[in-house]
Amino acid sequence: MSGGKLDPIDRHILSELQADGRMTNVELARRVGISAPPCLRRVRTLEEAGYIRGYHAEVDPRKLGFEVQVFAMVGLNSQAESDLSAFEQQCREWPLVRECHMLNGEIDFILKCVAPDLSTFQSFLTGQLTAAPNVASVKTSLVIRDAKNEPAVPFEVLEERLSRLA
Amino acid sequence: MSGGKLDPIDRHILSELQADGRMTNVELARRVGISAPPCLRRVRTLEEAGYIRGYHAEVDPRKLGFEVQVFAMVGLNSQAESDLSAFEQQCREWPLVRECHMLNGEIDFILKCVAPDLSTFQSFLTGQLTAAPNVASVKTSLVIRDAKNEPAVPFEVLEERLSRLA
DNA sequence: GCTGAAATCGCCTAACG
DNA sequence: CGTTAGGCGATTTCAGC
Repeated sequence: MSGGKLDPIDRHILSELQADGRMTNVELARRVGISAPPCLRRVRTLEEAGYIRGYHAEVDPRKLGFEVQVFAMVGLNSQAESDLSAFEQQCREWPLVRECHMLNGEIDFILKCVAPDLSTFQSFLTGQLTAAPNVASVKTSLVIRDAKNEPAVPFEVLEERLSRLA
Repeated sequence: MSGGKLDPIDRHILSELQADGRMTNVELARRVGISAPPCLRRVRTLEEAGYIRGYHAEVDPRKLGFEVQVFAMVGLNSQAESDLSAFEQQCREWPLVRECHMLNGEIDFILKCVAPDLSTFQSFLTGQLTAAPNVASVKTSLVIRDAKNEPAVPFEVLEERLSRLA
């Protein structure tokens, strides 16, 4: 692996695969302007270097009966590293918790949760989350609707920034 | 399209493709226990029915220079539908805003943002977000670390729930 | 070193039972 | 849903820049 630097073709590949992860290699090669074999080699290199963490189908949670989405702001009693880690580990084991981010400021963690319905979430909230060791406070907010939901990396920003340095 | 109900094989397909969106159809067919052609037909049906919204490579933002991740809690002055829509539209146009969710309670929106560095985010915050029409208050929290980041649907919960109803 | 061309292998994807 | 079968893509090999 070279010094970890990407050329414009590599960034183009990442951008295309982020938008359509099932694109065939020949189509990808055509779009980025090289032939298939070197394109495939670049993709493998990007995967091995960790630029690409994986490929996933985007599944609609509502269609599968997960009607409820909730953000939970969690404060802990102790912020000792071992206590933070313990809480994080607990979150990884809770299937209703899909994201757990440690924050600065007064809130210690923000959790994105899903559930089939409100009562399922409520019973998780009172029986598991609030009752967990070291949890001092939990504030929850129901998601009314998603105006934007694109976790993807904004390559437009990256390219603009690079062109400014050139 | 039939009544929109999924059988266990369909759910298995969704679960596998969510975990590995680039799996070949023959491998997928092998895993769910049917032959390739009907498997492909099911996948196409699931795509057309909206169960699968798309396929995406998961790209590491940090490796691409997006070192900063921030949650912003936004309150608006007016909650009239036209004003909510206008703000949502603005968020869709801001590339640094990757998610925008409308919430109940005192906070109106939560935004997940990324940026190459703090100063880029600060200038977005003061120059764009806080300055946008109808924005009354913005509270931000930096993400220190991600303990869990799996937007995926928890099929384990779904299966357990279905088996309980059976 | 890299890319591209050719060839092989395996998969995709119709058509049919 | 499975089987068959033809065409296309994936992937290795090898030559050229």
